[in-house]
Amino acid sequence: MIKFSDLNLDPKVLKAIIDTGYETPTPIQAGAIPPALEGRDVLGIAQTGTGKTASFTLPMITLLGRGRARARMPRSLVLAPTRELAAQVAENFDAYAKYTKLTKALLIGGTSFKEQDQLIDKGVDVLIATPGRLIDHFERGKLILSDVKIMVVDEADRMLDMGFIPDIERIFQMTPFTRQTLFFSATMAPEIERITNTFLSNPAKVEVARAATTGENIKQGVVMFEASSKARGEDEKRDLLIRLIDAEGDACSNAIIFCNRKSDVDVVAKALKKNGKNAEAIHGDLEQSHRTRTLDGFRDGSIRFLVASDVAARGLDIPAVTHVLNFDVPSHAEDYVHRIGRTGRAGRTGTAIMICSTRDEKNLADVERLVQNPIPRLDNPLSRATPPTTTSPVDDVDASREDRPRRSRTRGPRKAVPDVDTGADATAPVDVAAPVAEPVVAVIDMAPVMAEVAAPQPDAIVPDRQPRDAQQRDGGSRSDRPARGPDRTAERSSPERRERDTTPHRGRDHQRGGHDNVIGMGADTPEFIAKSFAERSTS
DNA sequence: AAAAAAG
Repeated sequence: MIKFSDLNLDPKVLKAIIDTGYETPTPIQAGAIPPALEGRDVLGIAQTGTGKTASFTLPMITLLGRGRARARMPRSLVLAPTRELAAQVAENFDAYAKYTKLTKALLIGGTSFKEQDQLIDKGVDVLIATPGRLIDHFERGKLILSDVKIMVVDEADRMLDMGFIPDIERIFQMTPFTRQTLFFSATMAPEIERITNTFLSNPAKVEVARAATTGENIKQGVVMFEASSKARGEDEKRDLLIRLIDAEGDACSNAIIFCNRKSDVDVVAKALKKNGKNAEAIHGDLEQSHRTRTLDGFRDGSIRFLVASDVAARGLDIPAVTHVLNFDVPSHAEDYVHRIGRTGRAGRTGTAIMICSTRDEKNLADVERLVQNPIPRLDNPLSRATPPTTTSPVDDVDASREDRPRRSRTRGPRKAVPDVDTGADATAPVDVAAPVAEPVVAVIDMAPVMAEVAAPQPDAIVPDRQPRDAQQRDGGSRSDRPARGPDRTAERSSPERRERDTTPHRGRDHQRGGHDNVIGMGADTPEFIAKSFAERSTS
């Protein structure tokens, strides 16, 4: 078993790692750290919960160890899609760099420029930023990126979703092409592939299979919801949510409730509070200080219910929550996986319950296609307790429909789903890992959506297609030069290097299916991964 | 149709 001490990390970094209690690197760390320390570009295909952050912070600190910061010229740069994620990286950096003299600045929106400017002026080794604020600083001429040696792009697929890719390209172009790039994405969408082909040079590719795709340890269920009338719909849906939470009882010790719209986040949080529940809202329209406070409160347990937009769907290192409640079906199917991935982490059990209203049915079908499993239908506690009123002719149609099992209409030929409407235990979510007799849907090309769903052979290490020494012989590539060699700059400016940077079809092995390393976490996920960073540090 | 991020 490989240990951190085998990885050639700076002794000061090792000491900090020991303080956190870690001994063995996670698969993404074991795969990414050695090539990163060699100075190679790294393409990491992994989602959060796999130890991804440390897989770039640890080598970064080690590589930066010797130099020193110069005013306005940071030597490394980490880009994250959301402010919270950037703050989380900064927290990690502080923990692992505590025995070094390295300095950092966190450049995120929603906070004052003044403090950030002062840090930049003084000179920092590491810049951790969201794209917007970084570009803002750059345009004010306060920031020079020509000395960046290492650039990290975290959660690139999320950046893509959020329309940040042009910004990322701009930032790439603001930094020297001689930089070392560590690039992380959960999936390899074509656009991501294009970026990596353009801005990465002969990267070491490290892929980690999804920890829990929609894990067997997550019990899932969906409640079909049809309003008795348009006017009542909103209220009824919130009532339904409260009923579902109450039905879970004490087992639901903390939960994240996801809504698609920020306005719903606010309204739902208010409704839960009114119902006497300890709930707070978090979404992008709230003031940053408020967001931070709320998240901290949820982490330390002083807030029990976090009502959230997708700002909290991915990446956030939140201690395993017992429940995820989807107030809406996410409109991007892959967000479902991210959302429910906030629970049931690393072998713990979790429960994910979703409400699907009539207009969300198409989204539900998309989600089921993506996870390649039907989500068991749960009884709607409201429709059983309160027989639908039939006042107007319009409502009458809806109401009668509400009474009969919706799945016969919505799910067509898919009859193999466990029937949860009949048993006494009907409200208990059913483990979707239970064998299903009939396939849900015909095979549909899921390639662009989620590479790792189809990741081959979890838990297997697939050998490099290209022998390592062959890669290293690849003329003029960075891999054969010492990580901090004296002639590094000259070598990097070679025409060959430049050519590689711009040749579009370089690197066939970038293509999906041609992964260098595919490492599964699967059931072997170490328990500490389920813990938040703070939890780990204190244990 | 909405969320995130720069105001």
